[in-house]
Amino acid sequence: MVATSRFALGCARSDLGDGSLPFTLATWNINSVRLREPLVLKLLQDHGPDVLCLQECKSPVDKIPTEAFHAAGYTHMVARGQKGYNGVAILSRLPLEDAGDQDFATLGHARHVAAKLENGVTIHNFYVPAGGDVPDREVNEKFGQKLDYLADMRDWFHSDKPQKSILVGDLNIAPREDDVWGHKQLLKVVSHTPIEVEKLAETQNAGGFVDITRQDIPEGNLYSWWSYRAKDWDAADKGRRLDHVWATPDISNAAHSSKILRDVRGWEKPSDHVPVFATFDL
DNA sequence: ATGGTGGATTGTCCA
Repeated sequence: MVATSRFALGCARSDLGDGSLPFTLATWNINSVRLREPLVLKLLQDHGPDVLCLQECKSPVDKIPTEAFHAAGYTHMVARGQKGYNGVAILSRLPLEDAGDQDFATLGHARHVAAKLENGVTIHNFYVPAGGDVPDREVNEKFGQKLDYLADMRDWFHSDKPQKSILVGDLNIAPREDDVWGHKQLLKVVSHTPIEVEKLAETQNAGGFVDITRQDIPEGNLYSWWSYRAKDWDAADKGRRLDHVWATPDISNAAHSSKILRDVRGWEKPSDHVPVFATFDL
């Protein structure tokens, strides 16, 4: 009944014949959802993810430009926001219910929101603190907050083991050597330091999460972010994979067709991050 | 080692 009604909505979804129904999800640090409303619309229209998780909306929830998203078929949204900084939103053309938020490290920032789809899958959308410039909590409070945030994530997923869950977002850490343009050059650069990589692994393991992007694309360099400060981001290609799609083992086998839309970095007035996609047959 | 760019806001703070 649910599948039939979804199909009748005409969202270009197709039954696989085995009772499973695919849905496509994307995560994108948009760096101001109001400034980049046209880019969000373009992504929705050109690529049609069923669910789009945004980070760094930099907008109170009531100022997110939902009208155009609704008109494009994305009639559902779960979001958290604040003025000027942070902010996370989940846009969807599938019904979803608000599943709450967490204020890890007690920062009072809008960095997490969860939503539950009708198929029982919970989606966690995260914007992990960037952590400042100096990778030493003694001299840089922001780095300590980043580590504390990850430790709280770890403890939360450890005490309340997630099931049928997808975790996406800008985790602000590139864990693998081939997730950065230069492993040795970045060992002391925030986002790729060993302590951060270790903390991220602890968080991932606490929830039992599978890295879906790397399940699908196990080999080769993968980036989802290129600094604004590079003169020619494309030619220099000094990227990092900061944006991730994870899933719990009970649904990780349903995932496929991951992709990172590098071209989006070349759109007019781009975000410094590009969307990461995955499809789940559930 | 340094500074480079971009967004929100309107002073700087953040990435």
